[in-house]
Amino acid sequence: MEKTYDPHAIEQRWYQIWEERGYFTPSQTGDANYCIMIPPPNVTGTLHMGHGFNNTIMDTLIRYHRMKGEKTLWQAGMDHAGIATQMVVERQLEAENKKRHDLGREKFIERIWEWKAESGGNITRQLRRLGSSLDWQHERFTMDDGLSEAVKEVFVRLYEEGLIYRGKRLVNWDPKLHTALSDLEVLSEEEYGHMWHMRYPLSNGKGHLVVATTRPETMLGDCAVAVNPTDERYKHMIGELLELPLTGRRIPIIADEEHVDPEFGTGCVKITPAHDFNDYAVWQRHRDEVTISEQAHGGLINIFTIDAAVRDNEEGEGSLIPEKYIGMDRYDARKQIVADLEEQRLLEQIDDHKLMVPRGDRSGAVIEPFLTDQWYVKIAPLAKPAIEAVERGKIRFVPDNWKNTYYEWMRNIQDWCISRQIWWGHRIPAWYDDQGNVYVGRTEAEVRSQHDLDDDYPLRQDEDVLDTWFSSALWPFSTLGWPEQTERLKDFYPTNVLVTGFDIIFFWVARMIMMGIKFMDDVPFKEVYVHGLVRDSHGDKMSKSKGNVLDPIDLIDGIELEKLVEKRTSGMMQPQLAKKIEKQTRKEFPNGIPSFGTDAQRFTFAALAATGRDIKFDMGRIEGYRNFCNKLWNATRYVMMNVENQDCGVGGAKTGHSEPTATLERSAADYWILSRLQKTKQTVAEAIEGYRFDHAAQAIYEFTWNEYCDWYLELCKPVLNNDKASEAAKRGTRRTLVRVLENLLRLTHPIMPFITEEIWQRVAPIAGVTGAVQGSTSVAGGTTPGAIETIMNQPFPIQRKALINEAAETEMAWVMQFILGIRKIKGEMNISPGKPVPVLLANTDDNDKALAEKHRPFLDFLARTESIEVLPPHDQGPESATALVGEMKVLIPLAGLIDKEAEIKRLEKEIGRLQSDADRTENKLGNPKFVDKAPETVVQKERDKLAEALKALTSLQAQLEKIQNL
RNA sequence: AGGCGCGUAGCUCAGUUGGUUAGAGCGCUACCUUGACAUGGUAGAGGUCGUUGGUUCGACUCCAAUCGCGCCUACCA
Repeated sequence: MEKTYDPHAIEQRWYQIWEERGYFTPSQTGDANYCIMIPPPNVTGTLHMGHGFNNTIMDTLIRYHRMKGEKTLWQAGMDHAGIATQMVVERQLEAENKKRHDLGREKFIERIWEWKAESGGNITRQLRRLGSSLDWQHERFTMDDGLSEAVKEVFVRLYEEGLIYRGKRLVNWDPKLHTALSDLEVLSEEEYGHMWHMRYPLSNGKGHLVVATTRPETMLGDCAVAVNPTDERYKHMIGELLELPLTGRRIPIIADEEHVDPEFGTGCVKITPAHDFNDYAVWQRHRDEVTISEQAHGGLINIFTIDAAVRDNEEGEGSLIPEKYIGMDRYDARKQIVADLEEQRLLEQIDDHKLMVPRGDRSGAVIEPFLTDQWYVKIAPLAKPAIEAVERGKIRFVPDNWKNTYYEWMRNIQDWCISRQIWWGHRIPAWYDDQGNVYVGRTEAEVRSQHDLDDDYPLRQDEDVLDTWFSSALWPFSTLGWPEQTERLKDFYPTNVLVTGFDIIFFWVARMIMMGIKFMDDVPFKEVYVHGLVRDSHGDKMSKSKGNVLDPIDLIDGIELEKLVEKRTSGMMQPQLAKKIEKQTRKEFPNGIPSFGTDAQRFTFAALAATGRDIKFDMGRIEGYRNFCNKLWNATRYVMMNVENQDCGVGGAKTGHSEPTATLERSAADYWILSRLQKTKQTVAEAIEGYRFDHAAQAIYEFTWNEYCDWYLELCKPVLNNDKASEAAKRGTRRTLVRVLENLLRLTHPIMPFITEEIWQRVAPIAGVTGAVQGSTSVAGGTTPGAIETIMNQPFPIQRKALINEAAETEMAWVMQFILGIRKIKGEMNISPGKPVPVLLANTDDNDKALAEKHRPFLDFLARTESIEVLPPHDQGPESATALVGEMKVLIPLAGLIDKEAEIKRLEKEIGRLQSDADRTENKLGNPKFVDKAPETVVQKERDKLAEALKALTSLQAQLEKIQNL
């Protein structure tokens, strides 16, 4: 083995082998099944830290369950991401000075497919680099044939049940993309604007009303001014008419208690029902009133084009829209209208005003409420059972509090606008005839036959496509073959857990639950693990414009500073930020980013995955875990050195319980590490089952480094290197050494797949593992009989209670305390750690004596003791530096070695610590309330503690006096 | 406005039914090229757990208030 761990040398090779041999395809034969659906990344996507985190967690779960022998599927696939993808390709066309309409629908879509083929594999390549054991053989795409069938099926069935309908309504219109958006795709942010106070003169000539608005240009579409009927100021004017400025139209003053707050603004609200959701609601309440119904379009006057410019008048409208403003963009129209009102002295004042501005999440364009025909899902009947599923515990959120967010949204849910006026997506399966009739069906042929329409009867299909999330909502069953009743569907639906960020609970999670219950009659997953966001080390969200984005692949492979700077500053939306970003990057990564490898990165994600918390990605952590990999690597080198071609007492049995081939002798250290291993196994399994990946990682780290490496490997040396040690003892230690390591590798594999596989391949044969084991039938690659297959399909280590050995743990605690005591004296006394020292033992009991004798080789080797002598019962020995092991005093004589003053200081410090400790405990016990009320066990614990502290104290004080009197 | 979450060592974070001397990694200090590993070893310094009250024999942990930070949802024209 190489001296230093090098992830590059191993990672990609192993992934290829795993994939080629088909290990990712579910083939386990266990009784239980386990399935996770990948949240399908956008086909336009590139991997970011969120994916890194998310996929590490899923892969850890998948590998864990696969090793447990469950039939395990991690479903792979991608999402067509309608708007996002279309935008990317449109931007490419723009570079060629073309628009999508120049190509036409068919050619444009062809072009997107071409682009998908070319770059769509990018993210799947990156996912492979993360070690994700996805079932690529059954990869799906939301636009593939099968999934398209599922989409049509669902649409038609919902339509037939009346749960999908078409209607003219106000929608969120993106004037840049020319499409409707659902409420979720609109993000509102606070921006600074103005509030204009405008005068609307009364038709009877007796003055005016003042309305306040943030959007003066919409006045062209006003149909009324509303006041609160209880408002004394305006009450008497209700029903009167106003002259709507600039238009020559008259509009009524109406009463609306629900919408108008007399306290706000002037208490008069202009009503523009075609361009404001609240106003639309007001209009719906009042549209039967004559003063409104007799207006053009019954008062529902749209004034904009699809670009949000003022539209032209249509035939028969006369000059409903004043000539002057026609063709103006909404913001130009605003300026002009404000100027014109000013000129007519109808503008009373302009205030600065903060308002929430709605923008399209993809385009960034300000959304215009706009009157159009769209398709909707009637959502309430679907939401009801979806809410109940969570209430009844059929779906559990982890952490639990996310269910509140879910309820909150589901209980106030609005009908879902599912049609989009773009080209890339599932075309709506609806056809129209010239009479304006709508026919919904799976195909045009089906429609014709169902409605008895001749082949030459003109029909045209709806131009619109479905919201991307419509197909995503079906993902948990459509990918498994639905509407066909496939084996996979039977095996894996419902899936076990959905792993996702909170940002798509509404977009995706809720909709999957609704559709799953509706069409599969069961929830799509039993648990939802909601993880946090990956942020930079300062807690800022990573974004291109901030220039703080880390690419998981760069952390794996490393990247030079110049390349990193270039990457961060190229292709920016706001190039003026490039300089700042460059400076910042050079400061933070003066030497670029070193290569850490996939395993280190995965371990970092796991270690930082505390529930319900965002993670700040800290370079120090990943570096530390890279070092951990190196530690594991070198521990293995040491083990291999000692066990290769040696008698380890291991036969050619399978993993788990191979019988020793010869007599073994085990040291307390052997029993101790075996015991510690059993406890660690349990901790790790419980942590993974409970989604506490941080605890799992920590347990593995501590066992590996602090117990196996720091202690056990050292404790092996005096046995293995000792000519006097028996062959049986050496055999026992070698066997323990190699088998604990083999267990540890399996324990760690779900989090760090590569290094564990690499090492395991060398270690396993020596540890007695041969051939394929039960639960694994995937030998598609044709492995030779008896050859080692893969750690992936080995059983996850199970705690063996019989090996838990409290006596050995207590015994080793004594040994460690002994060693630590001497090291501490040496450390604080500036005695070189390697210098052998003579040691005297005072206050010993039989146990101490026995242990000191028995473990002499450990003590000599780890504490570098020159001699150990037990003093007679009352002999306190010469002037010495002292350490306590229980009641026993471990003494290192001062003569020639120890600085008297230093030892006095050291003892005083120690005594001080013990004293304050004893005082505190004494106080506690002196409090009768404590003794009375606290449970007996707690009180007894305090008593024991005090007794121990006092003994130690007297012992050390005596020691101190002795030295002081020197 | 409503809801959720977070403030623990210089930094990034654990601390699951209230009872240890409040832990880990990084960083820092001193010493150590010991034959697995300097991506290492040994020893050490460093925290009145945001603040203030309360409950309790006992509070980092429970309750209330308060300050600071973040997020989500719905909004007033």
